[in-house]
Order: sequence, then structure tokens, then C-alpha cells
Amino acid sequence: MVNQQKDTEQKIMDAAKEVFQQKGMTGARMQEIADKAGINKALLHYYYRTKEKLFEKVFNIAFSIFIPRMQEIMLSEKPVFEKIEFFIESYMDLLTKHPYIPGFVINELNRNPQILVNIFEKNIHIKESNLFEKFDAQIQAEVQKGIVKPIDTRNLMTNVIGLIVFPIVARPIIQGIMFDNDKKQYDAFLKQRKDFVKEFIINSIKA
Amino acid sequence: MVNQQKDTEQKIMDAAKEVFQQKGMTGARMQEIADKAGINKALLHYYYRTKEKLFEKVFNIAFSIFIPRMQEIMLSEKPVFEKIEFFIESYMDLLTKHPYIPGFVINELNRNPQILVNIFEKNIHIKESNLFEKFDAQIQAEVQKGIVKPIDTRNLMTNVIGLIVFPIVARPIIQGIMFDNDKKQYDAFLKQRKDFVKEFIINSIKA
DNA sequence: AATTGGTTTAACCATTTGGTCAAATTTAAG
DNA sequence: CTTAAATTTGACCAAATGGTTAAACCAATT
Repeated sequence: MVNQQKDTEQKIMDAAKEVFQQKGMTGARMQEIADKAGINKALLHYYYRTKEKLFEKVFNIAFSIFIPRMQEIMLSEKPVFEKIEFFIESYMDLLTKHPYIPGFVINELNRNPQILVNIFEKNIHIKESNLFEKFDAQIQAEVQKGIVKPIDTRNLMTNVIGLIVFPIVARPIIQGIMFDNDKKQYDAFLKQRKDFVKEFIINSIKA
Repeated sequence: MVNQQKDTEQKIMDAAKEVFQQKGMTGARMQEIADKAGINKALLHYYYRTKEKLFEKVFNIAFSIFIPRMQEIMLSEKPVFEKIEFFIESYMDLLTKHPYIPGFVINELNRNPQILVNIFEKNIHIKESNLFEKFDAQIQAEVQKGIVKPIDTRNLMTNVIGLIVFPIVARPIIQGIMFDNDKKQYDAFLKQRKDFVKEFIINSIKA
């Protein structure tokens, strides 16, 4: 059955995602992935020859999840404030659905910064479109028009992304220290934070 | 010689720090730590019986580096704005000296959130002094006095810490995407960012 | 029914890895 | 100098781990 193949491959990917994102490349075990996918370990190597290759695929998919939305928002014709608000809203939702990915990406990128280069080589369009420079141009234009305070775009973007991502990757610490390790309370905190961050950012840059 | 012991133990700790912080608990190899310390692998186990125990010690030390300064600043008698500015200044400096620690801590805490509980058990004073509630009280007092905008302390602290830590833990990504992987440029960015973050935060909360 | 091609498995292998042990060496004390 | 205790080492071990292989299985084609 040609469908069985697709199915097995998908089961492997699902299992690999789970294990890799939770334990990292070095902590993951091929046997555990095989078990979780309900197959034999040899079958894993039949589909993805090495652990490295399997990991690379999982990493690429994880990383890719965050790219298209960014492009869509950044390249749209909205004014800066709207873009930022939409960006925050959109990515905080996305992270709620994929909370393990940022930590996973950050961690593995620290282990091996070279991966980024590989990704760029395989997805040239990401760098090609040069999102950053276009957004920077728009901001400086609105600064000229007196809508936005003079600001360095790199600092601003670091702030926006940081405020979104940090509470997710540092969840165990923040939840443990500031929320008595109460999961529900922290979920509520994250939900409530969406509007807070929007206001926080907009307030700080509006002229 | 009683001093040789101290020396060996220190050499082990230095080596262990380096390897664990760069490769994580699962990625680290006892052999590599021994090599880096210039000793036999068996000697490693003589001083720290298991990998787990050695790791725990390294983790505790790493985590502890960030606690005393926080207590000192938070419990001082300064007004909120000064505390925040001093906090940012102080921790950005500290992170420049120990850039690997935050990623290390975040990563290992995701792998095993239980570690935090153990640390609290061994360093009860951290929780006991209840920094958070005292700082919260001070802020609400200054809100009453009309110095600070009404604000949720947890959100504020998450922002402050996030803006400080994020550019460090996500360095490979940000540097790669926004700075053409130019190390010197990114170091300059971090240096310049200190005042930027201070202004950014203060601006957003002053009444 | 026989053949063919992809899929799946059980058994196996080589290497790595955390950990142990008995012997050797060094250090401090009597 | 002798002795006893602490320190250090080389050799070794059992388990875990990524990976391989040959055979079995299964669906579709002739």
C-alpha cells in the first residue's frame, strides 16, 4: 500500500519531533523514537539513514514554522503600529501551540551555530527577501513623518521578539519563582500578557 | 599536600563548567571533562561519584551566580527607577562575563524542572526572603504616589529580565539574521543596548 | 502461481560511555 | 624510617547506543 508509507513516515516524524524537542539532539534516543512511532528501530534507519539526518529534518520543520508568518506580516502594507500589534498577537498564539520549539531551536543553535547557515542555503528566499531592511525603511519613514519616535530597528525587533519568546523559553524558572509553579496561573498570565506587551511596546515608541 | 587537593578539585570544576555549559548534561562526556582537567577519568569519579552529582554542583554554582546581586539590589532602599536601572546595568555586565549560563540554565530546567525545587530546598533563603512580594509592595506604593504608572509587577519583571537575557540566549539567531554573523558588531550592539533598555523600560512605566 | 519491488523485522555488531577496582604513588604523622 | 591514610592511575567491565544485514513479509503485476 502506497499509503502505508506516508503513514509510517509521518508517524516517525511525529515521534521524532516530540523526542528531539523535549530532549535535544544529544539527549534523544533512536530507540525511544522508534518505540513512540510504534515501529522497529531498523525501520527508522531505513527511512532516515542517520540520527543526524532525522534531526536535521525535525529542526528544519520546527524552524520553518516561524518564518512564513513573519514574512507575511512584515511585507504587508500596514503601518508600523499595526504590524507590531499583529506580530505580537500572531506569534504569541503560535507559541502557545508550539511552546517547545523556541527552546529547542535556541538550544541546538547554541550547540551548533552552523545549522543556521545550512538553513539559509536551503531556503535562500528567507534571506533574499531581506525583511529586515524593508521593515527598517518603513520605520525610518514613519519616524520622519513624526508617527514613531526615533529608534534603532534592531533594538526594537530584539525587544518585540524577546518579550514574546522569553516567557515561553524561561517558563520553568518564571513559573517556579513568581507563580509558585502553578501551571494554570501561568497560562492565564501568558494569555493576559498579549495585550500588555502590545501596549508596552507601542507606548514606548509612539512619538 | 593539602593544597593539591583543592587544586585538583578546582581544576575539575573549571573543566566541568566549561563542558557542561557548552554541551549540556546529556551532551557532556566525562572523558572530555577529565581530559580538560588534565586528570584521569577515575579521579573524576573519586571526587564526584557520578556524572549526575558533578552536574548538579556545576548547575547550582551557575544558578547561584545570579541570586545574590538580585537580592542586594531588590532589598536596597532605592526608589523603583533607580533599582531597575541598576538591575539592568548590573546584570548586563554579569551576562557579558557569563554568557553561557542563561542558556545552560534554561535548557537544563526544561529537561528537568525538578532541579529548581532541589535548589530551593538547599537554599531556602532565596524563597524565604520573598523578594518578589517586597518589590511588588514598593512598586504599588510608588504607583499610589503617582511616580509609577499602574502596572503588574510580574509582567514588569518578566519584561526587564527578558530584555536583558534574550539577546544573550538567542545570540546565534539574532547575530546570524540581523548582524550578518558579525561577532564584533554584535558585541557593540550589546554594549549599546544597556542604555537603550534602561530608557525603554523607564519610559514605559513612568507616570 | 510466480515474480518483483518496496517495506518491516529480529538478530547482530562495533563503539562509546559511565563507572569500578586493585595496585601504585604521594603525603603527613609518629 | 615506617606506617597509614589520602590521592592518582591504568586496566577493565557491563550497559547503552547508533547503525547494519539478511531474511521475511506484503501488495501489485504479469
